[in-house]
Amino acid sequence: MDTEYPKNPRRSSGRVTLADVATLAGVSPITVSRALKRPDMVTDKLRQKIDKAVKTLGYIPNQAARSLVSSETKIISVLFPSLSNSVFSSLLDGIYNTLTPAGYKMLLTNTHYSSVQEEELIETMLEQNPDGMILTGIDQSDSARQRLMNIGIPVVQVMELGDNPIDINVGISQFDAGYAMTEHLIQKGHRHIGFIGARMDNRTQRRLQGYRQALIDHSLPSEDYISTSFAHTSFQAGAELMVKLVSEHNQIDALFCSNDDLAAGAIFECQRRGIKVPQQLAIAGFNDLEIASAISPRLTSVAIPRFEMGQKAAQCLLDRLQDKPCPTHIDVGFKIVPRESS
Amino acid sequence: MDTEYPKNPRRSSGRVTLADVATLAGVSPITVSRALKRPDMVTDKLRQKIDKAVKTLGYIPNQAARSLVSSETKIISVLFPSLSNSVFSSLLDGIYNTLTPAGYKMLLTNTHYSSVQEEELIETMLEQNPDGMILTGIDQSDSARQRLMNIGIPVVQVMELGDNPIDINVGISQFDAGYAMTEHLIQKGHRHIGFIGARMDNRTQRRLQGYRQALIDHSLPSEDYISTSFAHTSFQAGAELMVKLVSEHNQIDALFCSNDDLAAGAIFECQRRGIKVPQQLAIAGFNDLEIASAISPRLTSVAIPRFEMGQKAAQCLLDRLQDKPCPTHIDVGFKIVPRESS
DNA sequence: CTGTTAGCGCATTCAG
DNA sequence: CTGAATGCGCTAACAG
Repeated sequence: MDTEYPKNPRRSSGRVTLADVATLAGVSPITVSRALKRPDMVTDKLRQKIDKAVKTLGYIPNQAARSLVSSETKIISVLFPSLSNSVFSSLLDGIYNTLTPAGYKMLLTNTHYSSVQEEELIETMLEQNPDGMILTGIDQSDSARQRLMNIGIPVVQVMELGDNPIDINVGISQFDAGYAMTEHLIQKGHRHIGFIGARMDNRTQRRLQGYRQALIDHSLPSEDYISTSFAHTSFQAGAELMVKLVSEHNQIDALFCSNDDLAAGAIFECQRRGIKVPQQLAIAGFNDLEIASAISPRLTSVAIPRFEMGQKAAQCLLDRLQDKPCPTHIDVGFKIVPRESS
Repeated sequence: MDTEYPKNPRRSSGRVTLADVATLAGVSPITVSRALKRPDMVTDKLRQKIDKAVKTLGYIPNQAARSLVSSETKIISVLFPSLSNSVFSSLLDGIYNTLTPAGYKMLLTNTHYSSVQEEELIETMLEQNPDGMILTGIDQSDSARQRLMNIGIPVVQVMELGDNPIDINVGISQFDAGYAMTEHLIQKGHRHIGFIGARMDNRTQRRLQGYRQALIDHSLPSEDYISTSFAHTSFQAGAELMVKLVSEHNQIDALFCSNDDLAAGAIFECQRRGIKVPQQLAIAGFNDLEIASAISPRLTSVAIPRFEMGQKAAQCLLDRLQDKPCPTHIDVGFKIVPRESS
């Protein structure tokens, strides 16, 4: 009785395969494949037998094998600088809700605002053979840009518009938005307008540049009232930066905060210190998060259609994947929302 | 001149493969494979040639092919009920930051608080052959539970502890936490304690049950001062529910909100209406988000180690994948954080 | 409508 | 230390 049956030549994963289903249903594997993918290509009778076999065995298709054949993965990889910033939550929601009905899955990664980490993550992601990629901002490293352009999958850069997109670009001009909010404060009659910012990533920097330019264009002092920190954004940071700036320059009558968290933190601190907003100090934020319309006093902010931006980014990717026409440059716009705080 | 060379028999993806690298480097594919995975198994000289060829060609390993062979994907799928709720952002951060250094990627999905959607998503995710799975809460459908137990991959249920876990369970008792906060308010001398809740998902329901039980145990009215809504949680909802409840029962002297967003919304509205917190109305939240310690007055809340919970969930998964010992039941605990609002 | 053949890209045998 | 053969699970192409 020699071992004619191989010892264990099969490195099988132990999972139920198409072949197992085929055996049980008494058909060939390809028929099972067809019954699952294009049911109308198979007789009712066979299809029922197959469906039954699938259920009995608890068969689950193996996407890796499919991808290997089709070189399609139905995976989109999404690279965000932070997973806990609510600005990105809405974006993510828009992306997810668009991708999922189309049968795509989302591989999400966190670059921690580092273009070095981003570059590494792009490499790792490419090993997954994603059908497309969504990146945040326009400041990827040169080699990452190059890499992506060579690969040939659709890529969306989202949040901010630039002159030299990798492929598709969906966002707004952060500079213009910073400029517009500053002008709003000027029009409200303020002449000593401060700026506080945390994290100071590239987008925040460009908001700051917009602020500076607006002040210059209106012949107002543009460098005196700026207080920034590389610490991460928080209510706490908003409170601290506000206190610092106002105590150093008590003539400041308005404060442009680089986002709503800082602004809300500043307002909370003003309440504690009895500083009247906006009578003694006008305060404006950025992003128009839900808190802006809820806080008391309600916060003037820059509204950006974050959810829609996510949807559009994802939709462009999908269009491109189906060879549908799709613009490569979408300005989703922003809006100054004046409220009680300014 | 007959077409001896096949028309296009090769369905190649066009991507650079291991074989291409091998040809250029003048070695066999397996040597390239080894040079990449276990560099020490290959001569320096060959390795250098190979590395060079990899760079020249821009070779990217194909994870689908690897997975097919190894039946390992290095993918963990994570199912959350919401992507925009900041409670889950911290969880996600903890999970991501633990998985990534270990070489795992994260496939993230949104169940929208629906166990039907969750069940479908679990099926879809299983097609990806994830090495492990992280689910939110303990209320999966029976068939989903069954499915997961049969598959045999490690599964973590996170956020809340239950009696009958699928596999690993990391969280707290929502009931106990609701009970504890209610007792805190009682100890502060309040006798007419209201409860407002939105979304009313299972975890919120169990907090409410804790609230009820605490009132019963202290012989206080437990059904009169409850106002809930199935709308999603928001500052706005907090304001509305508070107004409704207080106007219907003006004897209410304390309000337990099912989360911090509702509580903050209630506080903002109190500020608008000149209701003094906590003198006229004490307010407590749940989750201890950053806003709790920032808002004025600072908000009493229930602190849960969300980030650590994510880390632990992910770590258990990793341990299990490496056959390391790992507890299957981890109570991460909660803490009442008394602040100015109560 | 169904089956046969072959190959996607890689890594695990087992030899040399 | 390196290579040849083989198969992971599935589906496109081409019969029948």
